[in-house]
Amino acid sequence: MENTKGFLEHLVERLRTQGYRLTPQRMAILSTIVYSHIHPTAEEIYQQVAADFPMISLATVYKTLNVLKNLGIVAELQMDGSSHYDRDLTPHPHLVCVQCHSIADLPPETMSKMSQEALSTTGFRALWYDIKIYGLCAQCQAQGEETADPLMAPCLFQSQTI
Amino acid sequence: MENTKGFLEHLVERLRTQGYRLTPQRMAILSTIVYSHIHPTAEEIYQQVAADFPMISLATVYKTLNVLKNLGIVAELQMDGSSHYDRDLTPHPHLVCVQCHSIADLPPETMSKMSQEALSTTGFRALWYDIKIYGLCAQCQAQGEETADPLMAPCLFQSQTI
DNA sequence: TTCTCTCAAGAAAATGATTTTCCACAGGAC
DNA sequence: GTCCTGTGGAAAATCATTTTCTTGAGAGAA
Repeated sequence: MENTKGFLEHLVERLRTQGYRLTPQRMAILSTIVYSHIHPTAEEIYQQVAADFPMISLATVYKTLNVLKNLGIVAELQMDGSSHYDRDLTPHPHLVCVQCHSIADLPPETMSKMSQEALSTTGFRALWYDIKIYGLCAQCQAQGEETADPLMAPCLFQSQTI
Repeated sequence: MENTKGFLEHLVERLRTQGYRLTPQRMAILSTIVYSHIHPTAEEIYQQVAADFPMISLATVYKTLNVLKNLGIVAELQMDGSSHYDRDLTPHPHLVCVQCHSIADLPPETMSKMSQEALSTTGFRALWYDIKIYGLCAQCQAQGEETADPLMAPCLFQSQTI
C-alpha cells in the first residue's frame, strides 16, 4: 500500500470536516480497515478493535461503519449474507477463493472495456458495479483441490468453468 | 422464453428422478420461477403461490427453494441482503436499476473475453462469477432521474460513472 | 386392505447479522 | 458553569432465513 499513514490522516480530516467527532473508537475502527488487507467483516473489525478497547460494543462498530460508508470513506462488499469492508472505493472486481475464503482485488481497468462494449446496445447507464469471481486461488490450487469447502458445494454444483 | 412448458416438465422430471415427491406446492413454486421474468425473491414467490394455496407457509417456500438450488434447478442471486431466484443457471451478468429495482440479464458471452484476459496473470482458477452492474435502465432515464431511490443514495454517493 | 415408513407441509421457535432504542455521559459553544 | 448535541454501550428489536416439532399423506410391503 502507498503511504497508508497519510491516507488515514486524510480520511480522519474528512470525518472531522463533516462535523463528526473523532473518538478513539472511531480512530481504531478506521485504522483497522485502512491497514487491513483482508476486506474484514464487522465482526472481524470488532475482534481487532476489542484488543485495544475491551468495552467496545458491536453496535458501535456497526454505527461507525455506517457513518464511514455514508461519507464514502469505506465501501461495503456483500458476500453471501454478510458484509465486508474495503478501504478502496474505486470499483474493482474481486476474486473469491472458495476454499480459503480469501478475497483478492483485480485492477479496475479490467472492467472498463467490457462495460463499454457490453452495455452500448442496452441503453442501460452504468453507475457502478459489483463483480465477484469465485474459484481457487493459486495457493489452494497448489495444495490440491480435494478439500473444497463443503459449504460452497451447492454453488460448485451448478458451475462450469467460465 | 423458449418452450417454457417443455422446460418446466423437464425440471419436474429431474426432481422426480432425484427421489423428491412432486407436491402441488412444489409445482407451484417451480412454475412461478420458470414463468417469472423478474428474478423473484422468496417473499414474492410466496405471495404469488399463496394466491392458489392460501395455507402455504413461507418455510415451505424456503425449503423448496433450497431443494431446487441444491439440485441445480434454480440459481440464487444475492442482492443487498435478500436472495432472488433465477431460472437461468448459465452464469451471466445482471443489470440492476437503482430506481425501479428491475433486474435485467446480459448475455453470458459478455464475460468470457474479460475473464480470460484478466485472470491469465493472476493464477486464479475461475469457476463461476457474480456480476451486478448498477445504474439506470432505459425507461428510468427517459422519465428523468430526479427521483432516484433515496435508499440507494449511500451507494450513489461513492460512485462515478464507470 | 392394512401396516409401516419416509417424506413433506405448516406453525412456531430459533438463528444470525444488523439496526434501533434508550440512557448516561463527554466535549464544545455560550 | 450551563446547555446542547453527538456518541458509546447494553439490551431489545428487526428481518430474512433456517430449524424444530408435530401431524398428515403417499408409496410400498405384507
